[in-house]
Amino acid sequence: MDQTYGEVNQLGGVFVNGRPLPNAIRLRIVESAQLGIRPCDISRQLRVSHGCVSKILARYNETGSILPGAIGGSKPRVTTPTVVKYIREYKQGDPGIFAWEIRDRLLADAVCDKYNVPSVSSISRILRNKIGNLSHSGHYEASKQLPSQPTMPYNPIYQYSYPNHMSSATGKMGSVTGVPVPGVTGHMGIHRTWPSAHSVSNILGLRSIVEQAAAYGGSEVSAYQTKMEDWSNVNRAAFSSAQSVNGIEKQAIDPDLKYPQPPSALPAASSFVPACAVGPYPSSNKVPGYGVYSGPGAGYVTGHPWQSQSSSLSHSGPGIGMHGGDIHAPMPFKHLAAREEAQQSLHTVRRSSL
DNA sequence: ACCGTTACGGTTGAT
DNA sequence: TTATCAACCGTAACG
Repeated sequence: MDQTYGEVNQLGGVFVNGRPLPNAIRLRIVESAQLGIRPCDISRQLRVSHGCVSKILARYNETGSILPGAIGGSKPRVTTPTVVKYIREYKQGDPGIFAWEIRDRLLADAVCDKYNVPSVSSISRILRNKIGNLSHSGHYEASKQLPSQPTMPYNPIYQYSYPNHMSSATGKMGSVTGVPVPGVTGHMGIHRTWPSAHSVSNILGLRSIVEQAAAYGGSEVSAYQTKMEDWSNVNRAAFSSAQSVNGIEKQAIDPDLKYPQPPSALPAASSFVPACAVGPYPSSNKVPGYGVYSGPGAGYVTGHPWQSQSSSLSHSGPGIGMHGGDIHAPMPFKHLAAREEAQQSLHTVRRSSL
């Protein structure tokens, strides 16, 4: 809980240990780089460590996304219900089958690929623990899983392919699944929407992207399921918009909840956000602590730049252009901030100008 | 002076 | 419900 306020780094910038920088800042980092500003200058201007600037730019160059990776959660298990189901079938069909043979069959039948096929020991364990005794319980319904292509590329960066549950909600990976390229593809999904070159303009023009995303709504999105982080909603919202998908449905909404203080703001936002912004979900459960950046408004920001920045990004409106300077100006608005955030998020999306 | 890399302490979220 | 674990985070420091 306390985290709310964050810490100050050597450059005087505010950050929350363990949490991603707000998208607004991430965006500015990328924008600045595109404008030809050197990383070291960006670092100073935005008061973000150069290591972080370096990382964000590197990621952007590589993936075209400014978004942080998916935090938390568990890696999808290789022994998904579908896999177990197949193993069970193989075993039933040939009680004397060896684990290594099962492994080969899983590969041969494309139930798994070389990246996610269970180890022989895992198969043995499954046989022993799950299949040995249960003649066949249906408790696993593989159903949800992808039938043929369970493969799930676990995309390190933006999404996890969840074995089943999330999927249910969306087709999510399903489609993606096929993807041979594990890491990238998945997340790239959306990003792909971005201009290949990753030009800033696009970035700036986020809205386009966003909109697209939105447009794609679920479809494309499926691929892009990022998990967003809370505050993310703010900016991310924009990006992710589409995303709500991810399962995120958790309610997207709530995210905003995060704003401890200005509950008021929420409504609007939330309502709005719903689908999109929210996508990310998140916090829902833990709302409590929430404060972190998320809402910049949240307090965390208090005094901090985030909002200002974000706002700038998000909506040029305020007059806050994006000037490094502003950024750090201490702006005390809490509520406002919060509220703004909310709005911003929205605006972010729409903001047309830079 | 710049920047890529990484140890560290931290948060998150699925299991 | 709580604990565990593995993912990611940004900073700070090293080279």
